[in-house]
Amino acid sequence: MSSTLSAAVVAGLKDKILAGDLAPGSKLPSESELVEEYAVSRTVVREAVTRLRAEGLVETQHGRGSFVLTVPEASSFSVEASAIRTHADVMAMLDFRIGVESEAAALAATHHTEVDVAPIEEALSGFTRAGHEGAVEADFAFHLAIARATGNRFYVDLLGSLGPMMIMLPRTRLGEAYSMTDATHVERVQREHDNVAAAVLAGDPDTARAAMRLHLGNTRRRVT
Amino acid sequence: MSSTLSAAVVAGLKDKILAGDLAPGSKLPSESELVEEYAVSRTVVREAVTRLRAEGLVETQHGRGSFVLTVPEASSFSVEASAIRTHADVMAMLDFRIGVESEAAALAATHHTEVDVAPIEEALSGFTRAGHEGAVEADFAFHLAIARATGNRFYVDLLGSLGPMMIMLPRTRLGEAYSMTDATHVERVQREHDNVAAAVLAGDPDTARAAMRLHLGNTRRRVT
DNA sequence: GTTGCACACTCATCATACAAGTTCGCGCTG
DNA sequence: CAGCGCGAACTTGTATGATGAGTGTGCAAC
Repeated sequence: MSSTLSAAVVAGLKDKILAGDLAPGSKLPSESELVEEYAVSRTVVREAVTRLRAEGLVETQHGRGSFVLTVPEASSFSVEASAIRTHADVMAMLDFRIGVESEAAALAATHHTEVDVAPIEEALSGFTRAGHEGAVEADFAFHLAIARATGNRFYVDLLGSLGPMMIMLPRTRLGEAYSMTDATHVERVQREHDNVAAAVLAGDPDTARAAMRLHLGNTRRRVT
Repeated sequence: MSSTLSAAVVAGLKDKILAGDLAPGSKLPSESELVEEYAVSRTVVREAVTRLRAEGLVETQHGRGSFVLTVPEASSFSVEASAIRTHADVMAMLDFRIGVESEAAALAATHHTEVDVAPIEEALSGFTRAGHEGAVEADFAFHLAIARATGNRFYVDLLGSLGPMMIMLPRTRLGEAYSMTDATHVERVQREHDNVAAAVLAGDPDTARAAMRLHLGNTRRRVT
């Protein structure tokens, strides 16, 4: 049992909402109905509904009732671009990506399916096609394609939420250091991407991990 | 004026909390005092306090009163606990943590300083002290201590944002499967933690990485 | 000095009542 | 018959009083 009655009612209603018994947009039972259903006083019912409202699960209209809201299942993670200020932050972010993405590459090597192949190859060719303008976006698209190939939505969500930041910041903060203007630079990045993609598509997790680590490690050195 | 009275009381109390008039740890006025102060009924006061509690601003203890909590500092990442539904999600989350945390352990091995040692050892002993109740929290505290030792705030933020979810979900969704009731289970987890901590504190990144991977891999198997 | 207990204070819950907003149908009017 | 008004019924919002249960305190007995 719960420590409080209202907590029990909250749990019960939450289950029904998350299980789909109470679809988004549908009306919750009225307070008096809930009183009967859970055999508690109206005080408890009102407290429970208040908590659901505070969590953004329902919305109450005076004189009409409470209605289930559509929970925006956008992404599990969200980043604030303003969270990155200093050069050290960018370095730390790259260290962070090394850990996350090298493992993602290894997972992608073992978990990818046929449907993942085309996006990866598309991202590769898109990088060569992209001029100086869209190079960073194309770079990121490749990394995102690898993340998708893991079949693990957390990698996709995390990288997806990192994306806008990675695209915005190198330009504004680092100036020319990270700019993709150098042709030889672009070519080297492309070769590194090729190595990662080859290992992933070959199903070789250790090589894929090493290739991604090498790629991001090189990027880190270039920015430093 | 607000549309409802309770909203006005919520706004008033929130102002005082955020302005520092009600410092973290201090006690809120009792319900009867708030009734006088805002000239509303207990019903309204209770609803207002309920909403503050749902927002994580205060905590209420039966028979003592409500107390202001330390406002959670904004982190770069945020997770919605409702984003995890199915058993497969929990599996994917563990795969995700394997990638992130094994690298964090390696980074911690090379980057940790003297100030990081005490929290790690404290978390270790805290896990043995914790009964069946706080085992999950203590487990998580250890992982967070490792993340801090990396000196990379992104690892700390990410793990910190994952924390509440990891603590909440195994209980509700997985039932007994992940519960820490088994004594031998607890002992094994503790030994794995010891291995991770030893490698980190010894400054051996490869061993630390392997130990953390082993630990989370084992956890994954236990939950499956 | 320590122990034990009564008492005051707190939140949790219940029951009841009334106020205020919404919906719906019924009857009246044209 | 069409349209309008109006009230009955239902909803949430607020008020009030009472009781139960957990916590802390001070005083009295030992």
